Amino acid sequence: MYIHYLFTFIADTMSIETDIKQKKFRSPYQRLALNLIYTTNWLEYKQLEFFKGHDITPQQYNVLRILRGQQTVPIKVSDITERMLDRNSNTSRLVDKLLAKNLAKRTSCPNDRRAVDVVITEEGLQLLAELDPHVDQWEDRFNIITPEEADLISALLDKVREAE
Amino acid sequence: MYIHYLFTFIADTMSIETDIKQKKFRSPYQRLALNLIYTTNWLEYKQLEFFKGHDITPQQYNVLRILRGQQTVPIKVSDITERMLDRNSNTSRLVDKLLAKNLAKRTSCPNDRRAVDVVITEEGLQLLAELDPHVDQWEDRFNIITPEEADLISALLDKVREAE
DNA sequence: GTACATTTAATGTAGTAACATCTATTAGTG
DNA sequence: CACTAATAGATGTTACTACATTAAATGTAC
Repeated sequence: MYIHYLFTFIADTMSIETDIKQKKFRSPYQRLALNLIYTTNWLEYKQLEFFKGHDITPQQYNVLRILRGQQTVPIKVSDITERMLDRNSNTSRLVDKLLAKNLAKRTSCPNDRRAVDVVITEEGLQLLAELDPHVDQWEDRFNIITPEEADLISALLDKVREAE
Repeated sequence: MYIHYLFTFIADTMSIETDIKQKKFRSPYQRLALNLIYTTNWLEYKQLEFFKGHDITPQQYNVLRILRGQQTVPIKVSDITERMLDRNSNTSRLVDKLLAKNLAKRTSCPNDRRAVDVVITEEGLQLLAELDPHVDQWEDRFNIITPEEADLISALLDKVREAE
């Protein structure tokens, strides 16, 4: 629970208005909705280009990160889905892709024979280690704004999702 | 060019941390990057569900809105692409879909015979008019935050994209 | 004006997403 | 326990995305 006092300089060039050539928005909320979609598409496109050079897709990377977060503890396919940024992906087939590249391995779960346990391999860990510095740099592209501003946006986005 | 003083209450439940079950982030920028992608996926999923009931996709709707914005002035396919939220879509085939539904019409451009002019039809305008109140309501789901907060996020997102 | 490069939109293709269905296993109920 | 419902994950199908290629028209350099 925090209180934020912000003093922020905002440039009025290259705004969402000029980017999508829409002069006027019905409300700040409309502008925000379109800006969120536009900015995230922009972000995901850059992400796609970045990962393409490493023979991996953003979703596959997302799964690998989840697996690494588990350390050596196996995780069920359905639990991977729950933690993904894009939960509409078919996790089953995503794991297939990682298996084919020897980045993950799959064992049947002893407690529940319907479930399948997934663990990251040494090779998967190596790939992530290799990517880490570049991903950090990629994420820190946002440092044009202050850490406090970044946290404020995060908190407001949380609030928006929570409202449902 | 504006100065913002903000006083904001932030709830600490149902944050991105609990949503994707990641306890800790490397930096506020990492949290923001993941939160943007997660929130926009959430938003787009809801959008998809909404439009599904009206036999139209979010991208098709986006094109229709651009066409309406032109009033009766025709617009080239390439100019539609420039104004789209997701510029990776194949605008040519999107316009095909609108044509098939009689929501838009296509005429060859007199100045440049390579180009194709697109205009919205009466039927397209009617569909948009029908959707307008629902879309407004959909966008205003964000009114859990203040208009000033919405504008602040928009401005910060603009700043982030501008930095490149 | 001819030759070559560029632009505009359409189309071909591979991979993926969205959604439904299927099989195997477990949970719940009488 | 038998029976039905629910769950986990795999798989089939359709549509769409991302990307490359093509075809036609225009621009540009000589």
